[in-house]
Amino acid sequence: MADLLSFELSLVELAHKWRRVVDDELRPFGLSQATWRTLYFISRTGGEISQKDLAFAIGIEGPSLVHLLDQLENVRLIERRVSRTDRRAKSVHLLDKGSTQVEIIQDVLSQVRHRLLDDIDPAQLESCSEVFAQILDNAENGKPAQMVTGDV
Amino acid sequence: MADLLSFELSLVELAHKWRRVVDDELRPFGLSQATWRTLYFISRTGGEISQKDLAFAIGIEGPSLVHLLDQLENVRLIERRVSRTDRRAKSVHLLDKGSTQVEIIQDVLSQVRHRLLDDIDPAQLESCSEVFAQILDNAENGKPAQMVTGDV
DNA sequence: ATCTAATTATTAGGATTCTAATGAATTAGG
DNA sequence: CCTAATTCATTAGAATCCTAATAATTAGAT
Repeated sequence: MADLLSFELSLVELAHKWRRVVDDELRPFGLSQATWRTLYFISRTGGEISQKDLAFAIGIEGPSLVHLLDQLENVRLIERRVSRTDRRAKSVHLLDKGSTQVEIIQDVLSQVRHRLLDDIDPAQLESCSEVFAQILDNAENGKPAQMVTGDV
Repeated sequence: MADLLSFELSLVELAHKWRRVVDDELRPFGLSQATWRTLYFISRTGGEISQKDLAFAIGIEGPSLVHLLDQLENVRLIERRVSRTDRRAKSVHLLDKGSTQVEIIQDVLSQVRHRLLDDIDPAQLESCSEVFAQILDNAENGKPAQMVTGDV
């Protein structure tokens, strides 16, 4: 009955819940999950980033980003510019209206963070962040699953 | 430059990465993200659960579950049965082929867990789980965003 | 008993993301 | 140079998940 969820299930559940809380607060501003996340990451880059790098930062694939940028560009929140050094690449830039939205997003993210973390022991939080970094390192640099021996 | 991600971004990034690692290992078995997750949660319930409760356990909405169960039922991994006590409700049951798949899923989940957590200090992990529970509690039972005063 | 509320599963339609394939531009090797 | 391989963005199509609306059933209140 009192069956504890394993570590990764708690992790996924909490991440899901957190995103949901932020979504609910940003929806009244006309921002969907995908758009606020995209705008936020554009703002963190300081104005000169390729779509490829932006997609990686957000944690989505390149093609997934294309449609999101289309939407944001259509309502003049951002702008794509062809890179001066590489005509294949385009850089993504916030426009004025986009910067205003980013302020709202930062505000809500900060409010939610305080609401959810205020009564948590800072030392424990710090420890969590360490653990996250270690696990992520294991996931990215660990031995890749298991190799079947005997194959070329 | 050395710009630390805030807590929630690390959390979301790690959860995303973890799911991705498991997905990659289960894809060769013909299991997609949605189906392995659904099968796994069905197996955890011990055989008598309504779709409503199952959706809640998985962390998705009721309608999202309908199509997943359709797929799993079509290939005879699970079965829906009308509840004997409530003809509105249906209970979800694993079939033999489904149980075999669940063993594979449990195996992979366990392998990945060991690979990602083996070198993490158990005390720190324990502390993480505590923090997760506290934050989740704040998210669910905390004051709901902020109320604008003056409205009825 | 019957009428209204609430609950369960479903359908419909849209949003978000993925993989695979394509087109344009760049880089590398002979 | 010139061809081959690579890289960046895009298109196409499918998978996953959402909200809103609907149909059937149950529960509660006269």
